[in-house]
Amino acid sequence: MTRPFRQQVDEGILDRAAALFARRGFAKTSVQDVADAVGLSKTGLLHHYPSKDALHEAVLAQADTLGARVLDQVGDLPPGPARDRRALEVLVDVALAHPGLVALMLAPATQLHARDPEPAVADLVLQAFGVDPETTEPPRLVRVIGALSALAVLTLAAHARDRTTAWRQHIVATCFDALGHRRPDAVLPHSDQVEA
Amino acid sequence: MTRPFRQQVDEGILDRAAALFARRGFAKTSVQDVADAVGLSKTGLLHHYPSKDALHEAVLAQADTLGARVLDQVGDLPPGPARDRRALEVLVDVALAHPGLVALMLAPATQLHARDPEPAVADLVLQAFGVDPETTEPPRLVRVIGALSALAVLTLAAHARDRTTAWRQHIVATCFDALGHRRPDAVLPHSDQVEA
DNA sequence: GAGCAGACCGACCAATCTGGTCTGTCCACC
DNA sequence: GGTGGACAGACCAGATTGGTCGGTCTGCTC
Repeated sequence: MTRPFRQQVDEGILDRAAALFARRGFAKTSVQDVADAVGLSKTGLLHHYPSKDALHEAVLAQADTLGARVLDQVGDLPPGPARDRRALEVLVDVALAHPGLVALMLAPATQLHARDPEPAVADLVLQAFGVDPETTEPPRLVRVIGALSALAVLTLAAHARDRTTAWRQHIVATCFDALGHRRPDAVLPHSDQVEA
Repeated sequence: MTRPFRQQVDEGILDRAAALFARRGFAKTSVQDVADAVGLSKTGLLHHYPSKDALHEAVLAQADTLGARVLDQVGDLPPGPARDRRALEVLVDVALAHPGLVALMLAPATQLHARDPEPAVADLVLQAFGVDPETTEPPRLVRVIGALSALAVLTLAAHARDRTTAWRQHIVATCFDALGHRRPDAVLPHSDQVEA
């Protein structure tokens, strides 16, 4: 029980740090900020990750893992509403468990403005939706970015309010509708829950 | 022509400062950051607003004005899809002209997490959609927050990429769909453009 | 063309904040 | 009763902070 506990603390640190990096950027997030968010002293936090850079790397690596997991579960579906739906459900489940990390993954995509982007791993997620920021045409690009922005914000809010299960279906529905596939509900492809 | 020019510079400062405040929070945004974003030296910026606090107040006041303007143009419509649509179009137009200020207005609503919220003026906007974060039921609350998150991100991105007119309709459509009123297009209430 | 005001900048300052270290303390387990 | 892991407080040198001061440059007015 001691090992899982340590791992649990570490994951908590990574996700909260990621949330701060996503919102403020790495440079503007101090070690003290992360420590406060986790409920540790600065020294206590540095006991888990020996330096700020080490923490950053661990966060990025974890985000990368999650991004790959999402892409992995959708990669073989053909583009279309069914794939979008599937990608959304997988991503929402991951995000409800790790909202900060997903927010960080989506940060480059949802902050196309601003010239201080975290060099994070949004590409994996965008790939899951078959989108390339440079070439994808406006209608689709706008809808995907809009849906992902909503997803990032809503999962963070749900997590903070402890509403992860209660809000899940509403979040998925909201984001899917944002993508703009107009179909009667009955025709919507069904996809089972996915573990996060 | 000298007075309008000054005003134009000031508005540019306010919007860019607001964008930074929205993303990083007031405390984590330095005067130098704002100056860089505007293309002035720190001293040059402090020539327009005598202190960081003065700048903050000016930003908040401006955000308040815009929020009131939005609410003003929807306040008399009865709740429902037509009002939502109208509120969305007005808000999008304001946001395409002042994306940073709108992002700041929406920050408290779209960052229900995090305990360092700017005491900004999201209430006015939420009022426009008939939403109260405390009492509104999850389905509606989730959809409105999702739609507003998408709106904030998309207008910032559009502004940064100089796509304000090209993206407008897609942004409105995305956010409206996110709100989840399922109706055939033809029945959608029409609302004229509104100047921002 | 002297004078003036407004827009702007570089150098500077005291105060605070930064990442990181060192020296503990507490506690579970052997 | 010793050992090691999980933490915290005090501390440090250097960077960043908001803000001031003196100055330049432009355009305008008389």
